[in-house]
Amino acid sequence: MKLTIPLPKEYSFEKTIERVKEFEKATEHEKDKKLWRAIRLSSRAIVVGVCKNEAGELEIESHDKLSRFEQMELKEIMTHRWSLEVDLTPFYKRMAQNPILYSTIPDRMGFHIVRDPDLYECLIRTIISQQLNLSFAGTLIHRFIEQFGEKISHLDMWFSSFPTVERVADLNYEDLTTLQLTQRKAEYIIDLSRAIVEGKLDLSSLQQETDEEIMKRLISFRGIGRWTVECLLMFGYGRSNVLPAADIGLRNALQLLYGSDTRPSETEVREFAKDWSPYASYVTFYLWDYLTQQKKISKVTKKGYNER
DNA sequence: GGCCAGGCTAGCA
DNA sequence: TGCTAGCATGGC
Repeated sequence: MKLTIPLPKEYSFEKTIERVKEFEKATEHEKDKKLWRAIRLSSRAIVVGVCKNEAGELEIESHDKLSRFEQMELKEIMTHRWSLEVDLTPFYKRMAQNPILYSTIPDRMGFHIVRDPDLYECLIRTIISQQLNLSFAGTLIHRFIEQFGEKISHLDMWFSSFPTVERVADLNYEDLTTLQLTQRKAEYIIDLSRAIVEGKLDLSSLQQETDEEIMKRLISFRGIGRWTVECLLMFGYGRSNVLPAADIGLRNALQLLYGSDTRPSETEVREFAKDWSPYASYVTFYLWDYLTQQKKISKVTKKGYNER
């Protein structure tokens, strides 16, 4: 069955899915001009495909019939995932005042942040990604989902939903270290899942808190540092003014963009970012994307040079 | 072969 | 309170 949601103005679906196709190869599969993945509703996991239809709306197709309640829930999850409530116009106006930053915008007009469908998934993905290059992190996430997720068949393909917190809470550390997660990350992931199951940690109850309060509450758990909360704020809670000032990718991007000899420190990043508020999440996201694109270009250039 | 990844913790001064 | 070695492995 199909649902549709209108896209906001300044929304480029094409540019927005590019990044998903690149970084979420493990969970997203393209078929019949739609991007498919498993999504967990409160009642069950389903397989969902999305595309932009001829009317310019987001079209969502589910592998199975959905109840009225499930339809509402799915629309809410998709609105959040694809940042459909975000109007980028004021962000672009602000960026126009900074020519260097603005140089990254024209190639990314309408490019929106793609968030995780749920907070637990976001937390675990972020912990797995700590201190790893994104490509290896993607491999580990893929193994984790394949191993412990629920399998659903659709369009002659198998999809795995993100593992439930109950399932993960029941695992042994060894179940994760065999996937090549480190002993410590295995402990973080399983201990946090147990804390959630036992009611010691309730991610959704923090929804109405301020960024600072969420930071204070979550950072007290083992395995969750500043960076992890910042990612959770951006990709889980959907906060628009997050600055992961110590993030290596953001610092590399600023170094490259400003043509600096050295990588800016966390303090210097805060100096760069003093006029980014209240759009720091978007500036960060655009700079991350700028960095990946530039890396790709330099790789192609090097390859061409070597082949000559 | 060595250094670096969209970090975090424990242990030490 | 602030600093840093160690974690672990793929990619370049």
